[in-house]
Amino acid sequence: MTDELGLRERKKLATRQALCDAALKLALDEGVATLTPERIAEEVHVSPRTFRNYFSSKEEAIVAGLRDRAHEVADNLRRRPADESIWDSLRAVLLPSVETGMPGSDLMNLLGLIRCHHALLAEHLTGFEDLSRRMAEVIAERTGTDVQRDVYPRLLADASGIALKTSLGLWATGSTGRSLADIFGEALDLLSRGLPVPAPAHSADTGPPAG
Amino acid sequence: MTDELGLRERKKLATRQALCDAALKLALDEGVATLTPERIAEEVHVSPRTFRNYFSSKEEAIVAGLRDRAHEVADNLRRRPADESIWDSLRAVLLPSVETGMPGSDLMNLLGLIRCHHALLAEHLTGFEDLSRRMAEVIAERTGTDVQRDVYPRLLADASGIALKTSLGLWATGSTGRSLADIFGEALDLLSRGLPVPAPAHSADTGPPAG
DNA sequence: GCACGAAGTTTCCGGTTTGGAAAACTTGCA
DNA sequence: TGCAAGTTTTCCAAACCGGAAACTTCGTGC
Repeated sequence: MTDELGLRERKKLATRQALCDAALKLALDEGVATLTPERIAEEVHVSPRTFRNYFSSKEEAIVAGLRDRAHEVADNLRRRPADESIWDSLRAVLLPSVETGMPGSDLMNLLGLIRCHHALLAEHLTGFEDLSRRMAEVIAERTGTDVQRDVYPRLLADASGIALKTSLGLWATGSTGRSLADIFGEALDLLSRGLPVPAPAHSADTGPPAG
Repeated sequence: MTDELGLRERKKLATRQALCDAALKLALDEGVATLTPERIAEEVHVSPRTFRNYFSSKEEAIVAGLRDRAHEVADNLRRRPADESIWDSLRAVLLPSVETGMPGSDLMNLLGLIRCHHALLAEHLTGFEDLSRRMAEVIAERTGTDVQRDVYPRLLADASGIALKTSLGLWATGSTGRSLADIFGEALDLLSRGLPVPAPAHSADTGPPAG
């Protein structure tokens, strides 16, 4: 697939990738506040103006790696077998989208940064919005519903988006000790069962039954 | 309650309110692109620097009205009767939060603006994030779960947030002809039933049953 | 291979935005 | 009234932004 691209396209893609890799690396290493577009450009040996040709802010560059996967996720969903349950398809497609492409520790640190920086959070959330929009179209195709008129495809797309977002948020706090896959599995399961109120003894150690 | 605030606090609140009212009004009347912080400040008869003491961008000011309700919504949820089903509480609390405080036509126009402007969308989405965070705490209290360890309260908070967001999005396109309350009711209903795949004939006029 | 058009990068630069610092002003209280 | 605390304003320097033109690199037809 990439072999069909000319040298020019490949270089452009490589520059973009190098910029967002550098942005992420520098943000993790040196913090977001002190990071400047100039610093990122310098790291990649391009001019600051070139950075601004690709990204309109450092925040956009930092989360671009996560964000760009919205395309692939929707495409992958479209390629799932038509007779598979939609929940199984979502499960199969969403989790790999974040588990690949970045070391888990980097992902956790990035989520920590996102939580603390308004501009990063805003950029991150528009990424989820983008993801939802694309998924809604595929879900509508798969289920014979209409994105323009029916609640269902938008709602399921958003629901699976929050399953991922919520799981990432809980996992990144590190207070559960559970794997991302485990948490995400539970989230999808809860959603597909209508979010039943958990039994009081659900959490094992939050307190013994009162005398 | 507000009587307990001193004149100083009341004036500050009034200035903030005047700024975000003006920002919204000007954005709706004259568009977002040409709107400047200077213009907003001028409308309220304060200096541009004062505007920037309250809001860090025009976008923040424009959606501040919607955003500020996150506090009240969480408070209102906390005040619902303890024996009410959580879904009923959510239904009772979320819808009024958007239906009051702004003419419906203004709300629809604002949502139209938000859809078209990346920065506005980003700001709007952080508002929902804020709402979810507050609601998760109350939900955890109500259901005896733990925000730090359990998936449930975060997921239900996010789920009711997207019920609202999705409903607003679908309603604002105007392509359904349905009321916001109607759409929102269906969204909550779908979520509480586990998002069952709708029957093929769900939409009345998307096509006759194939022969 | 070479030359030319297309596309990407860089330099230059002026307009805009941003937020710190301190002065000026307002409020709350004795 | 006089003072302390808080808010608004003026001033301003640094950072950011993106248009325009020069320059470099790539793709293609000869």
